[in-house]
Amino acid sequence: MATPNDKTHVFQAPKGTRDFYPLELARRRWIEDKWRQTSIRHGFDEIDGPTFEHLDLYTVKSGDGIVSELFSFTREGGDKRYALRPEFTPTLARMAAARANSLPKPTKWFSICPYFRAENPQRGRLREFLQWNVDVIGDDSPEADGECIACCIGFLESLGLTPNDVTIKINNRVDMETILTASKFPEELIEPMLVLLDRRLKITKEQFAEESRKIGATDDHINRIERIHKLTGRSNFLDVLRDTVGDKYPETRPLETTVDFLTKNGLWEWCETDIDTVRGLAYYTGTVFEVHETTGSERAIAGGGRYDKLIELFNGPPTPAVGFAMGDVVLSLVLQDKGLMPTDEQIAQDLGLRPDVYVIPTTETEHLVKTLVAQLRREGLHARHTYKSTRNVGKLLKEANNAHARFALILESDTICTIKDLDSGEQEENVATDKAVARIAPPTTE
RNA sequence: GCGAUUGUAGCUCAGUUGGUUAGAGCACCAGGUUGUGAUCCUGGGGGUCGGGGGGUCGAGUCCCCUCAGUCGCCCCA
Repeated sequence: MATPNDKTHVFQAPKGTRDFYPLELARRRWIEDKWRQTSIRHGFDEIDGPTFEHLDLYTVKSGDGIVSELFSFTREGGDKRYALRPEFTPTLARMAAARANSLPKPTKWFSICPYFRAENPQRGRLREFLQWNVDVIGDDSPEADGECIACCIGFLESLGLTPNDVTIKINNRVDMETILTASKFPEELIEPMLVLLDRRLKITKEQFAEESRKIGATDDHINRIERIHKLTGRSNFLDVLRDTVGDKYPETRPLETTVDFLTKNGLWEWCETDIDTVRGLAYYTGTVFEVHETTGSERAIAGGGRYDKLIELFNGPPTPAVGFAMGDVVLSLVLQDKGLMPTDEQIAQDLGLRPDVYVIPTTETEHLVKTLVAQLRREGLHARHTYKSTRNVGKLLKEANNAHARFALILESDTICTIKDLDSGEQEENVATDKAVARIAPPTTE
């Protein structure tokens, strides 16, 4: 059974996966921490679901075509088909549907978990990645849309990104439908046209016209689309909307209300309306938005929108919902591009990973080290000591420094030590070792 | 699913038209000097050259297959 090639599977990580050594894992934890802190600050509660689901959960929404994009499997000897989760929304919809009657309105949930997709890896895309999901369930107001976007902006800002670095491109499918209807598009043409609009900038004008004809659009329709695009290039999308639609602009003014919410909260400088942001997914029903790096050199950092019919699809009561997802892969690339990934020392500081004290022995005191470290640990301190055999103080201080320790404790004798603050370089000699804990300030995790 | 390109130590890389026992820097371990994050000196471990096959007197080097990385196409929840 074993072929020679099986050997390579043993020694290499599967395609599109990552090994996280301590430094890489610290960077990942740092991002997760920022996601979590931001979500909590914005009033969201953390949830999680199973890492794998019944395969049907994904085909219900996306059709059988999705299966080739999934890692799906059956238990040996079993019939049921499962799939590693490729996204969170179906799980969220299932969970929301199951408790629909007891959930407060709105319900605000976030999650941070790994996802799996059987695609070929390339820049910004892996087969296993982390995603942050943020959703507001049971609130159909455009303010809820704005609240999601605000949370997203709050995160970007906490990383040191500015509106010069990233842009939130916002659109609304209801408004788009209004425009298309006013442009004399028949109802059955609207949905395919929206999907096509999402690809408009990625294909040539001729291809766009050809694809449009394929779905049944006339030259008149295509010309109208072109005219709308020319207008949006020069002026505010909302003005164009009013000009194009006139009196037929709906009372609810969905896009305008979301824009107002963000403007009132001082967040509009991060955003722009964008007629080409439609998102390929059919299930979006209202607001849609994407976060892009401003030069467009990377894939979308995040994307989301309103999906008011989805929870019904999972046998819940009619429940409006809006949310977005952000992956760690593109985000990390953008942070690196911008030089905003903090140093390892800063990360250790932010995550509370810095040792409080690094114990350095001399030849005479080395037999005391492990006992002292054990005592310090019992006191609640993060204490480390060298495992090297050298007693060269310079080398050991360097080791303490590489570990990002806050203090070095040089054990001079049975009872006396020197305590050196490795951040300031100041040191205090002739300290009674049993008083050392008091000299070392409690850990500052903030 | 398709295409381009790459693969030599943990990392970054050298390795001549195919020719002894495959190298360097950094990192790691150890020893020494100066008791303070430094500098310097010495030594060491670590490679089946991604894997398999072919051909050759002889392959890290040439040929085929395969795995993986990178980039792109398709797709992108």
